Amino acid sequence: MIKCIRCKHVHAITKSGIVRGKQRYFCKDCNIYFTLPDETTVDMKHKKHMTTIVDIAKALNVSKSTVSRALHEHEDINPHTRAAVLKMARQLDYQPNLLAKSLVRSKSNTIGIIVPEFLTYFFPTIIMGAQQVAAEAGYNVIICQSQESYKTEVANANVLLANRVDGVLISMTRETKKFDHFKAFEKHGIPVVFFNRVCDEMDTSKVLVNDYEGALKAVEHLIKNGYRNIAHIGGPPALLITHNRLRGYKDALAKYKLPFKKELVVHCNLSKKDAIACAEQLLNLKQPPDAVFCVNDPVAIQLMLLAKKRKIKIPAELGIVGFSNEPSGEVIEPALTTVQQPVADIGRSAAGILLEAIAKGEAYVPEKKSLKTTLIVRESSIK
Amino acid sequence: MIKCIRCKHVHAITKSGIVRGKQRYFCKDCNIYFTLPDETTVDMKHKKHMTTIVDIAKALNVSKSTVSRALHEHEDINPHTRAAVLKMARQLDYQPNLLAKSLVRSKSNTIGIIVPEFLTYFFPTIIMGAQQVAAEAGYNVIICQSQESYKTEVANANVLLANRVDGVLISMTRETKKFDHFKAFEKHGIPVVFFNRVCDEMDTSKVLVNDYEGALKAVEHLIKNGYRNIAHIGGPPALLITHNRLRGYKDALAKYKLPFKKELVVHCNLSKKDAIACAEQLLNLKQPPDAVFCVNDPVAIQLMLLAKKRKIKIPAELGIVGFSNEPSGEVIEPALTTVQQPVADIGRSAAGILLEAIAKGEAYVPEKKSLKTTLIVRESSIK
DNA sequence: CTGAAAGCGCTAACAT
DNA sequence: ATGTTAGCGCTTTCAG
Repeated sequence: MIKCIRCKHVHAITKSGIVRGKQRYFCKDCNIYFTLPDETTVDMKHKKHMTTIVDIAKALNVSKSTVSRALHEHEDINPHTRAAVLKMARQLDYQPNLLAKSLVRSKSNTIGIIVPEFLTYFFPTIIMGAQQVAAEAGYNVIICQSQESYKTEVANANVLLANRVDGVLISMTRETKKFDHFKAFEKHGIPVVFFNRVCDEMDTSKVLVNDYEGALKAVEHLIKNGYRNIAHIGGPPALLITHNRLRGYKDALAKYKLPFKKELVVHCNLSKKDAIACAEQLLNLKQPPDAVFCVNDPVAIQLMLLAKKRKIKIPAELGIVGFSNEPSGEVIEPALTTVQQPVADIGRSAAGILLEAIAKGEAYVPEKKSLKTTLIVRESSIK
Repeated sequence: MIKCIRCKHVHAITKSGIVRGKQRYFCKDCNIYFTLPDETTVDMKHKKHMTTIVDIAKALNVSKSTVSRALHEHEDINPHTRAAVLKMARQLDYQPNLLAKSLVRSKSNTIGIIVPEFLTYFFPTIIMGAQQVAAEAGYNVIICQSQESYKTEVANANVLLANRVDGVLISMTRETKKFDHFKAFEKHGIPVVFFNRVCDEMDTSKVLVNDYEGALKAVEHLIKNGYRNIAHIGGPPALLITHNRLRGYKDALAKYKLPFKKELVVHCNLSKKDAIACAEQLLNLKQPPDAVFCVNDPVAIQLMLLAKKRKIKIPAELGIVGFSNEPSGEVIEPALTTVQQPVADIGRSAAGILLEAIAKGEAYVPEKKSLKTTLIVRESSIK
C-alpha cells in the first residue's frame, strides 16, 4: 500500500514509470511524482542482510522453489540450473537459515543436555562425547546446567522445550523428586535419554555405568590384598550410583563372609568439606578401617591427604580405592587405585541412542545400556 | 479433494453416509465404498501438537495479536484479557516457539562458542562461565569444537552463521592463519569476542590473561628463591600465550641481570609425550637447569614425574613452577607452585562483553581486557 | 483496546 | 523441470 509522501493518503496514487530501476509513483491529489526512499541503502551497514534463497532466485530469474530444490539434491532438477544455483549461492555467500527450516520442518536438529554441573572433568567429558556424535549427525547441542537445583532444572526443561529440541539428554540433580518437567518431553514426542543420574520412574532409555560391578571388583580387590576391616564412603543417598556402589560393597563383603559393620559406612555429599569430615569420622573410629572404598576419586584423595597428615601409612596401614579415575589420582603419592568408567563413552552412547530414537520416532523402543568399568590397580591398595 | 483409494481419481466420488463417526465415500468408477485412513488418531500419539498462540486465541475467542500482546506485557491490553490469556496459556501448557520468534525478530538469542578442545578442565571452565552469564541474560549457547583443525573451525563458523547466532566467542586453533571465516561474522553485524587464543588481525574485543606478567612473577619468584640457572618449557610457537610467557621469562632474567641461554628454552606442543621429551632434553643437558618455569601445569607435572624418577630432589635441586593451577598440582608431592589464571572469569568476562556488544549494535566499541594472574606458591619452588 | 494482515526464510504439496 | 501457493508460529504495523 503506497502512501503519498505529502498527503500520506493511499487513494489517488498511480504508478508512473521506472526511474533508475525504482518504481515511480504519482499522487493525483497532490499532483506530485515521487519514488520511495531506498531503504536498502540504509540497511546496508546497519545489519547486512544475509542472502536468502529469494536473493538467489531473483539473481537467476527462477523461482525460490527451484533454488530450494537445487540446494537439496532434489531429483526433479535440471543439472544446469542446479549448477547455476550452486554457483550463485557460493557467490552470494549464502548460508541457509536453519531457524526458518526448523520452523517449517518442525525439527530443529538440536538436542538439549541437562547436567547438574560442569566443574569436574566428568560432565564436560560426557558432553564432549555427546557433542561429537551429535555434530557428526548434523545436530547442535544446547547445554543447560541445573546447578543441582530442582527449580533450575525445571527452567532448563522449559528452555529446551521452547527451543523445540528434537531430543534431550539428562542427568538429574540430586534433589529431583518430581518428574513432570521430564514427562512434558515425552508428551510431545521428544525422546529423552537419561545418563548416570537416571530417573527410575520413567520408561525411557538409560545409559549407566555398571557401578555395582565396579564397586564389587574394587572391594574384592581390597579383600584379596589382605584388608579385612573395609569401610565405605558413599555418595548422597538420593543418587542411584550411591545405592549401586554401596550394594557392590556389601555384596563383596558377603561373598567373602566378612561382616558388614554399619559404622564403617558414611555418606558424603561430595563436597570437599564433607569429604574431609567423612574421612575424619572414619579415621577417628575406635576401631578404624584398614581400607576404604570411596565413592569417587576426589573423596578418596581427601581421605588420602588426611591420612598422610596423620602419618598413617598408605597402603600398609590403610588401603584406598577410588572411583572414576580422575587425573589427580595418577600423580598423587601413592598413586590411587581406582575404578575407571568410560566417561566419554557415556556421552557417545547416550547421544547415539537419542539420535536413533529421534530417527525412529514412534517405532523406538527404550533401551537400557550398562557400560563396563575397569579396575585400575595402582599403589594405594597393595599391601 | 478426495481421491479414490483404488483408481486414485477424484471425479466420480460421492459421499455415502458416515461409519463410526467417519465420512464414507463411494467411487462410481470402481464401484467401491471406502473411508480415509484416520490421520488424527495416528497423529495423537505420533507428535502431540504443542499449543500455539492460535490455540489460546481460539480458546478465548480473541485474535492471536491480542494473545501475543498479553504475553508480552504490552501496554495496550485490557488487564482482564491479559489475565485470561495468561491463565489459558498455563492451562494449555503453552511454550512459546522460540524458533518462530527468532525468525521474525531476526534475533536468535543464541551465542556461539568455538573452542579448540574440550578435554582439559580449561575450556570447559571458561564455557561454564560464559554459559552462566549468557543464561542469566536469556541466551542459549551453542558450543563447537574445532579440534585444533582449521578446516573444522571454518565448518563451525558456518554452523553458527546458519543458526543465526547473535554473537560469537572464539578461541582459535593453533593452526589458524586465515580469518575469512571470522570476518564473515563481522560482515553480517554479528559481534565477535576472542579469548585466550586471540586473533591480532581483527579489530574486535579480546579477553586475555596477562600471561606476560604471570610469567614474570613466576620467574622472579624462582630467582628470589636462589635459583640461577632457570630453564623454560614453552608452548607451541604459534600461540600468543607462548610468546607472552616466554617474554615474561626473558624479562625476568634480564631484570636480575641473569644471562639468557638459548639451550634452556625448549618448545612443547603440549602433548604428554612431547612434555616428557622436553623434560628429558633439559635434564640431559651437560649443565642442567636448577629450576624450570613451565608453560602449563600438565607439562610441569611431567617434568616433576621425570625428575622424581631420576631421584632429583625437588625443590632442593630443581625448582619447578607451572601455569594454570590445575587440580593435580595441588595433590602432587611436592605441591606445585603455579600461576593461577581466573579461568571462569575469562568466560564470564568474554560473554559479558559479547552481550554488551549485541545490545549496543552499531554503537559498540571493541574492548581489550587483560585479566590478572596470581602466583600460588607451594612447595616445588622453595629451596 | 482489539483485529486483520503482512511477512521472517523456508519447505512441500500441488499445478503446470 | 519449474512455478505457484500455502503455511510453520510468531511479531508488528496499520486500521478501526
